[in-house]
Amino acid sequence: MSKLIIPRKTVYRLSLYYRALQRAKANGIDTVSSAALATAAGVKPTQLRKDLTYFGQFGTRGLGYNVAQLSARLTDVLGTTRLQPVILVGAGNLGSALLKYPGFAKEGFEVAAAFDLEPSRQRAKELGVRVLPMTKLTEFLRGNQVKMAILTVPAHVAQEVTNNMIDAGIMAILNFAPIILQVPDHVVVNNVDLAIELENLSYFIQ
Amino acid sequence: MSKLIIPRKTVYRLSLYYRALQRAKANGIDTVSSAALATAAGVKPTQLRKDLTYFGQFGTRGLGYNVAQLSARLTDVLGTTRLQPVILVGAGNLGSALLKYPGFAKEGFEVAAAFDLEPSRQRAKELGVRVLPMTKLTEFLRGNQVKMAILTVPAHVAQEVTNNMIDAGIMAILNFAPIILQVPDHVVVNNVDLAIELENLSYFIQ
DNA sequence: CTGTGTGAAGGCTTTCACAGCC
DNA sequence: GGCTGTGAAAGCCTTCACACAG
Repeated sequence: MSKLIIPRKTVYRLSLYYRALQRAKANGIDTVSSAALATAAGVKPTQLRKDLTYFGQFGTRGLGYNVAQLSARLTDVLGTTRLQPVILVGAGNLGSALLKYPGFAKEGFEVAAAFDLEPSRQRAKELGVRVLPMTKLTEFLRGNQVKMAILTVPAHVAQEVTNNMIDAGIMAILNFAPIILQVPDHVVVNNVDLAIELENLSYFIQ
Repeated sequence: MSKLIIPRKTVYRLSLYYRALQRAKANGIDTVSSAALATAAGVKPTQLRKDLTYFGQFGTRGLGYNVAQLSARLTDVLGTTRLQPVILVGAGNLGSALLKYPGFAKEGFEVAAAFDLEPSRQRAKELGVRVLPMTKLTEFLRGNQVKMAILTVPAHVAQEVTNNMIDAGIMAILNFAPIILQVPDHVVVNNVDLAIELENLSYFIQ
């Protein structure tokens, strides 16, 4: 694997390109130009080309990119070649909705288990995932090789739950709690903050 | 209102600062240093100070910032002084969860109505919002002054629904569909793509 | 002639270093 | 002494311009 440093923003866009390629594939297209792919991903053609050069050359001049080949290389770079197990912590409204959301499985993520303060059999059946009590979190993480967590607990317990998860070996957190988590350097956090996104939009329509 | 151009990223961070200030206020703190506020918002102190200089001076040297005063100025800049009505389109799993999510109302956004292909009375009661059929979308937008929309429909209809909303006057869209929407310049889109966030995390733990 | 690959230029953001004020 | 405000420097990312391959 190439040890080249790929800029954060480029990595993010690689996922967009991958998505667009999947759609192209579904439509029976097997060659795309940087212009077409860039439009589908919402970026400029030069940027797409520059992004791709970070890890090699794939295009055929005068023609474009081979869809299958480029997607394969992208999954490889992104580390999504294999199924990645994930846990979800906090099965409230948002957490439950995410468990039912088909997008995760579709993109290669399997929710190994969900955790909640008050797990119920019925809930578990409804959601199609085992829902364990919060007290089993550490034990579960130690017993299974899960590195990623989706955090959908209330803000006031988010940091505490995070500390526990990190102690038990979690490396990456997708955080929906509206708070900035303090974590050590080896742990990655991506924040999704719905209220902030709305607030941000409201600024631009003033 | 100052017509200064504030960088996109700064605007985004202003929301983070605002959040942190609210927490400080709740804890009875009325003066914070840039260092403390920056930590709470997950940024560096110099960046916070630089961000604030885009629209004035607020701090007292040797002391810090007045919490109440700074929050007031931030709501003003962000345009969240008044309640901002929003519609939600697509009341599936994710859409329903968002309607029940207390974070929106808390931050000053009111969901004026939700739209779905198959609205039901019971659903509406459950969600505490009126759920109208998709066919009423245009009519509703024309009759009410709503500029912002949360889009939680399946990807394959997202662009079409978007076109309709824009025709009817929508100016800003918070898009959860995993697709890049093509919109005219005067319309702002913020994308929230859960699968991509996970994919992104998985890259960093390779 | 079409469309990729890429050094160089340009633009935007962050960080530094320190002057200024309480 | 402590902490803000800010020009200047550094770093990062995007865009341009054009060489080059099919």
